[in-house]
Amino acid sequence: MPELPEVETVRIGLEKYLVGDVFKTVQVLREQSVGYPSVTKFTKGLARKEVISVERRGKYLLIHLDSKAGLGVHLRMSGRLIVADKKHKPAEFLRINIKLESGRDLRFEDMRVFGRMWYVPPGETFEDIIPALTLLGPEPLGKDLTAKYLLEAVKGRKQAIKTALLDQTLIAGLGNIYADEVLFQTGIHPLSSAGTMTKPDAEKLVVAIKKTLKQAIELGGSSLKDYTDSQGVNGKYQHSAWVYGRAKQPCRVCGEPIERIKLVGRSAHFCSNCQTKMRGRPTK
DNA sequence: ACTAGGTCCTGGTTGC
DNA sequence: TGCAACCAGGACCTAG
Repeated sequence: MPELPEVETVRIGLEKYLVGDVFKTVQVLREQSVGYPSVTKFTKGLARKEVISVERRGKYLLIHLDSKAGLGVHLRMSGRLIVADKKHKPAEFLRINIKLESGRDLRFEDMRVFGRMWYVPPGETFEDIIPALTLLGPEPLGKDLTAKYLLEAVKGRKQAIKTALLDQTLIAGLGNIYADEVLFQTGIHPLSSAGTMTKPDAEKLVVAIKKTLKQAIELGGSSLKDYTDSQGVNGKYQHSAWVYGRAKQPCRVCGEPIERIKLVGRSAHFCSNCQTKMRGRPTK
């Protein structure tokens, strides 16, 4: 799914193309795509609301509406949020469609139906409706993510560093692609026990995280399969990935083949020649 | 208190 | 070619 850079790219697009428009009518084609409340209340609540601003927290989009209402969105694995006008290709896997007063549509397309939209009624906060927001770790591009914080946060953790980086309560917004990319850039093996991190490791990781996410945002994110921005355009980061999706291909630094393993149910890509740091006590 | 694993879904790709 | 197994950007829930 969209990770932080992809969600941020969508946010930028919505800021540009959606703010100021008004939700006219809402059509729910898949009930499961509505996270809160009932389909009827969702539909009625959103109708005639104007879009005021679009915020991002981790991988969540927080769309602020008039009357202090809101629309929360998580794209999960295959979700897309597209402001579509007549020249756009037909919707694929359309789950929720919101007709806009401008005549365009705000489409929530989501093949795998893992994504969710939550209506936040006036008087309630996004945190009230989406409790997971309150548990999120610091924004990686903000000043709260420091080496000191990271070192403290992984202290005593025996899990693999890759697993820790995917934990949204540790850092909000990293996913499978960028966790692999960041570990490669710091020379850290993904199976290294998180708690063995040293201060220099933490400093390098923080630098790599911020640098990689910024670069990915500039490239419009990564499109592996489903992801597009709010205009339906693919991202470009995947072409410059160091390790993600490059199993068996030569490492861009040393030429050795990139390895791919399973780690807590996810794929992990790395170069065992370049990524040797912090291996002290790799888990499993 | 942590952590690994199953689960939610669908469709594209791979391999026999 | 046909079909089954495997794979996919995430995160919640449960059980150990």
